[in-house]
Amino acid sequence: MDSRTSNSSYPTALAPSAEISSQPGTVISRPVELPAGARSLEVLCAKCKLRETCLSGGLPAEDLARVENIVFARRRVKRNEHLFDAGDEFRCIYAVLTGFFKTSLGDSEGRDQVTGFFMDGELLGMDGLGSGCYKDSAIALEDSDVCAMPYSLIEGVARQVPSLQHRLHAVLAREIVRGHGIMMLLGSMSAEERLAAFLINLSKRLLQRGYSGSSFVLRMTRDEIGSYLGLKLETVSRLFSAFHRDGLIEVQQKQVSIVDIKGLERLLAPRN
Amino acid sequence: MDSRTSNSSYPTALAPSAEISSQPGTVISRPVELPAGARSLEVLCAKCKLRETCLSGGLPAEDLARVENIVFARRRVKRNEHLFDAGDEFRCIYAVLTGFFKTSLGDSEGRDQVTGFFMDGELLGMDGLGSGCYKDSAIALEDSDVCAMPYSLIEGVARQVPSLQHRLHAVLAREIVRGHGIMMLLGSMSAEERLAAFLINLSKRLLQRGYSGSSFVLRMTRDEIGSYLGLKLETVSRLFSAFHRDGLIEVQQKQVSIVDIKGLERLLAPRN
DNA sequence: CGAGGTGTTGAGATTTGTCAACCTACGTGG
DNA sequence: CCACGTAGGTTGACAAATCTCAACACCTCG
Repeated sequence: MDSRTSNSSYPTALAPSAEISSQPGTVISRPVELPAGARSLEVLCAKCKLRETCLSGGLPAEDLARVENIVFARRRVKRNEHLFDAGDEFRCIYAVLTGFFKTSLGDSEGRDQVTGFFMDGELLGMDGLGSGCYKDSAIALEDSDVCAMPYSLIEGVARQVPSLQHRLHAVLAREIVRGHGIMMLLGSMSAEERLAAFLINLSKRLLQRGYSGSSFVLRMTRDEIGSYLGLKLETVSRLFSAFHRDGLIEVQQKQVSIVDIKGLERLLAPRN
Repeated sequence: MDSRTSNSSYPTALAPSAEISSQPGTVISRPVELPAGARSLEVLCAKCKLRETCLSGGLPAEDLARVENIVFARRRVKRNEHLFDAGDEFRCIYAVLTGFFKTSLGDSEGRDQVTGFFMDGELLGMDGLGSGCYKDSAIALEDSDVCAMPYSLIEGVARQVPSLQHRLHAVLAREIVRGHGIMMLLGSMSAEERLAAFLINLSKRLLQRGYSGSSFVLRMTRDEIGSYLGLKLETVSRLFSAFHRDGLIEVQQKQVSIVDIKGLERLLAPRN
């Protein structure tokens, strides 16, 4: 069973998406084909609780109907399945409906870097824009559902709906800024500061989504956290233990409770 | 005198821009005001040698004229001047015509991180899109000229010229991908590998622009390189010396010659 | 119930940072 | 045009942070 459901701090807020057909046969693990004109009638951005972070966020009601035409289909992605891989042809931007993803980047020398973790409402695949193929891989860390938004449709609607055009630019810029934040994290912060920042960020994003920000289950391994933070898994593990010892958090494997968020925040401000 | 001109490897290829008025009085160091309709008649993307990396890159000839309307004005930025600062109202995306910039990001705790170096043809300010203000600061590392492209105009033209819309998305995505590359650099590479990657990258970009890729003058200090690479300036300095000792490069202060590019590339591939 | 993936912890090695001294180059102003 | 001041660069000795290797514990899933 999905470990999320064993954590009482997660509400079942996303029930609507439970109607998605989940028979194995309908699971499409490579980019969907796009029979022009077809689309899932179940998708209604106007009723989606995740709209604020998603592409439709902040759009005036009168434009929403147009934008809903973009959402071609939902797609179920099982744990460890790849939503897309680096090098796959770029067709869609995806919005996470439920679940949790990592994106990672490999280089020719065998290095592997986790470039982000994505939860409900967040967008995946924007790096594929313009070049024809995705530059990193998106992998589900738990069974997940996504909305697939074909770029060909986004382009067309964006030309006709300025609010969407503007919004698209905003989410692209947000991704650029996110990158800059990680550069600061990796370039200017100690291991301790990085992990504190990571936990605080995770906590905030969970809270925004109506989950508990103080008690949650990590969806990723120590190794994945380490890759993301530029640390070895042992260092991450030791820091979890140290934070626990110092009364900042409770940890037991993937279950984390933040006991003293102020204390974590103080770790980020050693200067002054 | 500008140190670039003392380096014979730099051609004077960008002569046309030398006509820009450079009396102190015309130097505008804050974002230009935008008297609607006005624009510099000297700007002709069609004739610009930097078009390939710039916003107008790859556009069909018939669309270029429309796009040229976007370029509102050139602006001269003196060494150490700020093209924009984090928090300034976002109005324009800038293309570097001549010169060299760094972008850097400060946080509330006084950390400071260089997020990029930008040379001719490269674009600055895209992180300001959507949020109304720039998120980082752009500082000229030598006297520079930029093209200012007001976002309000870009938006309008992009709606009417699909090729520009597509191109805009592509350059935004390119910036996202650049960020991912730096994450890999900072998260997965040793100090030695980072500096080697930095030099190789610089060399490639200079070569693309018709400069020498093997002999060049660094525009930034060791401290700025260090910030960008997540290293201390002493470490950067030691590595330069070590590369010199190993016969990979010649260094004397800011003057660098790459002697053995293959050797540098080998440093990036220690695995195998 | 066993296997394999994941997490923890220790000891010691290595890399990188810190502090300090000194050197070099460049721009400014006399 | 030179002298000086200052920012930037180099190098050494040492300290500290992080990694490596290794052993073992835990947990989940089949």
